[in-house]
Amino acid sequence: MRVATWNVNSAKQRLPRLLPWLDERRPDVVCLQETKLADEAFDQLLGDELAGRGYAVARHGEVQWNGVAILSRTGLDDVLPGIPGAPGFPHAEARAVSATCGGIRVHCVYVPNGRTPDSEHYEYKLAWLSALQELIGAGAQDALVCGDMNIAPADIDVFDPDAYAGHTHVTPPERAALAKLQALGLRDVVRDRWPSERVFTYWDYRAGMFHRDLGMRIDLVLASAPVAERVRAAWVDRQARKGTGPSDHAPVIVDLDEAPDGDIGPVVPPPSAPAVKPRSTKLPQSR
DNA sequence: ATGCCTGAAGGGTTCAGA
Repeated sequence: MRVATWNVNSAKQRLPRLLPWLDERRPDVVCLQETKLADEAFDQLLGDELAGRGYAVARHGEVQWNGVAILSRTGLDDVLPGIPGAPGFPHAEARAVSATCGGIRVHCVYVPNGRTPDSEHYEYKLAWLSALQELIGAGAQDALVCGDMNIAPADIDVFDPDAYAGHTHVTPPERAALAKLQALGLRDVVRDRWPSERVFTYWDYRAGMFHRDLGMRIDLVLASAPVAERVRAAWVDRQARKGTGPSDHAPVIVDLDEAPDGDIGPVVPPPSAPAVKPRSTKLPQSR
């Protein structure tokens, strides 16, 4: 089962990149952020193209900004748009949608930017993260939180920590909020796989930042322990950031093994087979 | 230019993004 998350920075503008990417990478579950489309417009623009590729869709959008969606061809049940009790700015924004896909509770999130640490928007970001944590904490054992967290978890996740000193995305309260979310038992599966590598998911459009690989890792896939144990590969699809008309974010792609059988008692492996499948040591290069 | 690019809405410019 292949899961991906991608901040597309306008599904409408990204259509010429999104559809070929779906055909090439063939993810089973896709979390999209910044679709920037109302639900009716999303259906009109993408409905047939996605249905033709076998995807069921849970979209939660608004006219101009934000907007999230989950695409799934492995089931899409119990769709929940938004987060109960989440604050607005001032009104509720379309920043989250969750659904159960192939037995996993999948949360697609677009965390508020925060703008500047002294702004009301920053307070909003922290309050929103608190509401997200409440939702996840009350949720399923098998869970994925995928999306644009707008937080770089550690200094290794920005090209130059000094360049971001005093800015959002790296402040201790933001990182503490992320840590509190992870304390529910969520693993950062890309960092787990690439513990000390330079891995970014976002590069500013300006000043040749992508070309110079000056970016941040702010798009995360967080997995509860039973899901994290199934991770076979976790990488950033930098190809999607190249070429004509890219988003400023690259997709994160995670491959999961099949879920172990849950209802038939202990699984006894056949004598000729290894009890545990050997872990591959080679993974697709993220760049 | 203290926002170097991109997108949205709406209108000939301004806001938002991280």
